[in-house]
Amino acid sequence: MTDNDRLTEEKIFEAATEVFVDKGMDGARMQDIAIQAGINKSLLHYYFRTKDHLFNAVFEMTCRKLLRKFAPVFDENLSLEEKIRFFFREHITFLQENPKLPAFIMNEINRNPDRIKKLIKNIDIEKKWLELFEQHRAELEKYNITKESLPQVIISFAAISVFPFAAKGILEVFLEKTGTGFNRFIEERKSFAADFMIQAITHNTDTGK
Amino acid sequence: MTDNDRLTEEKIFEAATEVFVDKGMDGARMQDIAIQAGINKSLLHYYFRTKDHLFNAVFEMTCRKLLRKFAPVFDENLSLEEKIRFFFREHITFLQENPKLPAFIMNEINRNPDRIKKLIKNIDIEKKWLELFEQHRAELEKYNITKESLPQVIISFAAISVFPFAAKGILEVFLEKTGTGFNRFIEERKSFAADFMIQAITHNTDTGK
DNA sequence: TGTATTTTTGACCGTATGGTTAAACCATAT
DNA sequence: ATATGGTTTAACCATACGGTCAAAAATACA
Repeated sequence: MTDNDRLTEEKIFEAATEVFVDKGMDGARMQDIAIQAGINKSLLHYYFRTKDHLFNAVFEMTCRKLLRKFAPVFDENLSLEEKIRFFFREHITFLQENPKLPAFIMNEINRNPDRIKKLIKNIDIEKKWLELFEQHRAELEKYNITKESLPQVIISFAAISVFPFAAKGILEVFLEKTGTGFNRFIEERKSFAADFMIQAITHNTDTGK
Repeated sequence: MTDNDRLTEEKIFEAATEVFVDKGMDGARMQDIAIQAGINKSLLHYYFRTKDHLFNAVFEMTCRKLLRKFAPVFDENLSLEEKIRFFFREHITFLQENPKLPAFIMNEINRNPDRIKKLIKNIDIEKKWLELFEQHRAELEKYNITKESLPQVIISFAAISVFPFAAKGILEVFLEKTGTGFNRFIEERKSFAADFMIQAITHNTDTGK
């Protein structure tokens, strides 16, 4: 009973995730989610009262899933360079398996910024960044990266990794024309991005601020 | 007549752009566009037959507006480094004035990839990139950037510039916590991005492929 | 001024959609 | 076997939405 119960709830949740990620909150239809889950539309309302409730549940879970992938960068005991290679390899591989997540999350956040604020509120990012800074203080100082410029650097890392997926629809067209397919581009990006960004910071000593 | 005619059509177009960029195709309501334009809903259908027609017109114009901003990179007669500084300064300034464009365009393209294909089909990107490559062959070869890795490099440039706006909703929350506001972050990014990326490529000589 | 043409409006239509409700179904406990 | 409780369904509701249409208003033309 509770067993079957959990099963249907999961079935609904998975179907909803698929449809929402694909169509977005506004484009998704409760009917489509029901069909996708192989159940009656009323059941959606039985388990998750409204479309909003269902969406919020899906959105929250999806955000957590993506944010969690950033954790090792802060936790693992690796050198800066190792962390960078680790980050791009793991993060891009994750996005390969979930290519639509970035566009979905970004879009919904821009559509309704308040939603994310509640989610992130609990994460003390300032503390995490400071920890990261202390962990690699020696290396970072050598590369002239200050506490002030750290956000610029970190966001650049995210950009290099996430952007190709967020802009997938455009890049596919461009890349097709150059002979490289999107998949091969991404595969090559794992190491390219790491090399590129390591170069960007390791020779960054002559940039006064 | 034709004068007033053009006026209402423009009024509609501007209102539609605002609403579509803000809410997306699915989230936008014809009624809202009419109100925004200060006219009757039927007039929308008189000038642009359907919501699809209106959206396509808006979307196409918006894409052109953004793509046009990339042109100087290919045309202007500047050194590579000058081009890079020029690109980030101009491009980020443009996005400052139109911060919602990246998210809008990316989202709609991912939602309906065929739309962009018709738009880009005419642009011979392969040729443009080759031209760019030839223009700066000496510098690029010195930096070990090949025809094959050029897409990786160019897309990285786009990422560094566009991503902060696409992810604005998230970054605002993070940046608020670190004391820097989004606006200041962007202002600083114009020069940071240029410095950062120039470093990334100019010392890129030891990366075998 | 009167007539034809174009622009603008308000009322209306059919349908899609999120949501409700009452009844059917089904497992379990007595 | 049957009463009880949660689960699932079909039928239904109200509303929102894109779109149409005929008439009014404005404009051009004679």
